[in-house]
Amino acid sequence: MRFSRYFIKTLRDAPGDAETVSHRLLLRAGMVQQVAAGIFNYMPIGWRSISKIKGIIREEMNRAGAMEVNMPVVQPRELWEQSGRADTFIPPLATFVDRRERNMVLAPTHEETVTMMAKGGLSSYRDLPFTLYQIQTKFRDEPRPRAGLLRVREFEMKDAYSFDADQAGLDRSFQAMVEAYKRIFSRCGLRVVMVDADSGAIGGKASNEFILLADSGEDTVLICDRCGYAANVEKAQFKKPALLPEIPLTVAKFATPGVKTIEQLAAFARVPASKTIKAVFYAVEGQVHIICIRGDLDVNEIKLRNVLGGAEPKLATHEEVLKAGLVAGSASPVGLPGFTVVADDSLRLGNNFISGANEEGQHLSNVNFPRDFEAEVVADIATAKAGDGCPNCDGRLTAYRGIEVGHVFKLGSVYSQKMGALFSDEGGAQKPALMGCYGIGVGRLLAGAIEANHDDKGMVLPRAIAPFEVYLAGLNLEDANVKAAADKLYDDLQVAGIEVLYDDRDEAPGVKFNDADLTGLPVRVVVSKRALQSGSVEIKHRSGAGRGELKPVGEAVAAIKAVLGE
RNA sequence: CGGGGAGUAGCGCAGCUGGUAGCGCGCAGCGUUCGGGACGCUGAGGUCCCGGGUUCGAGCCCCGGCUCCCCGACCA
Repeated sequence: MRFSRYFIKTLRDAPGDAETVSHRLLLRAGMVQQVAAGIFNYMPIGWRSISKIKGIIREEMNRAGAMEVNMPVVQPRELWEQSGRADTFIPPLATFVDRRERNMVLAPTHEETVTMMAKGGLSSYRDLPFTLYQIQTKFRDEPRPRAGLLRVREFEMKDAYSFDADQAGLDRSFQAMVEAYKRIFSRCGLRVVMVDADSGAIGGKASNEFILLADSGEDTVLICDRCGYAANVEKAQFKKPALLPEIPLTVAKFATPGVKTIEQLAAFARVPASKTIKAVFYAVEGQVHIICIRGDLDVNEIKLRNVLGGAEPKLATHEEVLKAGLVAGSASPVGLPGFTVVADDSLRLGNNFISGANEEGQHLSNVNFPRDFEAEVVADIATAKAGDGCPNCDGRLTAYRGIEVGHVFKLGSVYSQKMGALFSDEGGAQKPALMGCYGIGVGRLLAGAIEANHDDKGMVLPRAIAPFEVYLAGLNLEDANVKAAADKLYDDLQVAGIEVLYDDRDEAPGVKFNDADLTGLPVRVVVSKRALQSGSVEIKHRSGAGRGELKPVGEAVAAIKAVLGE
């Protein structure tokens, strides 16, 4: 492709409202254009990258035996009433009324239609297993789209759905998708880790996220570099250090003037934070609950939600705390009936704790659980952090930031049951198919790749997802010799099957170098009067510093292939 | 939904105490340049987010609304 004929306009300055690196670079390189919050146009150079990613996904899905289908973006709301998600989906479904006054929805995902599709082709266990997938537009009216393509409302997603006769089959289908995902991300040249994840409101047993490690990511994952344990912080477990056992002593009240926080309390009492009990107040369905955890740990709201059976806990407001009669800074469940108490299991790993006395400026020493108070639930509700012990080995956990680019989980029979995707088993009994679902956000993957691969000049794209492989810059094209050499190299590269963007514009060299850096194509080739004097062209990998290597014109194609990594 | 910020040329921005809108980049033409966004001359380009109000006069003041961004909430 000749730059002069390509529909592309690069920007020296990014629009002021783009702050995230990938957003700025996508705009500056002319890859996307914002239409509305979280809704984008994709221009030719951006769409090429998207298409490459989709191509890789498609190949690996097919390799894994999945079959491509297509399902509608616009769907009748009735279908969502059947699945029970019409009013529960978060964010709420985007809806409209068609001219026949039918309530329609814009699909945020496709479990309903794929289950319907499966139902049509499923009657016997002999029909199973099968996996269907599509690469399709979704619309989710996110409360807060942001950061360019990282969090959008309209987006392309690859979604796959497996159908099996039994749990062992589901496990196999799931594993096949996991392997496909690993290949996809690896082929895209990205460092993606699979982590244990919270399955969210949908429930289900196994759920894994694929996280692209990047400092700008909005997710935190914890990884043990010894055994490979990896989990989203929402889900991560860890070894809670046990304290030396002590003989339980008698509870005693003591004055702690002005002490409000665990840090102040530990300093005042001259004990480590782990010898204290932290009480946190959450409003759950309007009721204030007291959540107790050892002072050195923090509450994980996702774990808390799960032990509460899915009810959403919200940190109690100041007013709610006052109304409940709790003394913030000196609270504890000791001697305080009438509250639902949830305790972290860390309270069992020690004795003679210090806790609040429920009086301003007073605390209790030698509090022992469960001797001195009761809890409705005792469970792991603590947040893991860097440096904590790995739950599976003697290693330590390291924290990384990352971007969720894929999510797989085992749905089981939730949808097949409700929507009647049933089959007859060997004994003639009707059973719901067991489903798994597997998603990859295509645009987010591109944005994530840029977040993870850029420098201060622009993108540094992995070859597999770069829009072109070579940026060929002709520097003095008004010179007939240079033009002839550049044109010939352009032709030769195309004949060799290399995707090349040929910068044949009448622009100053600096402009071309900057656009080469900005667009992040893997290899930059410069044809210039200067290099041609020695019969050479310059070849440089985008990730390399300074000038590239001079290679004889006759060896250019081979040398370019070598730098490309062929 | 709560908090904060912003809408003026394609992009980045300035515009005082209200007097009829400007700079840089980009764009078009001509010329000089030609290995890191080079230079000169000429030129085109505006619903100052929208609606209402105050005023002789509003980009600027007042009222109402819309859109976008950031933080949080939220996030299958």
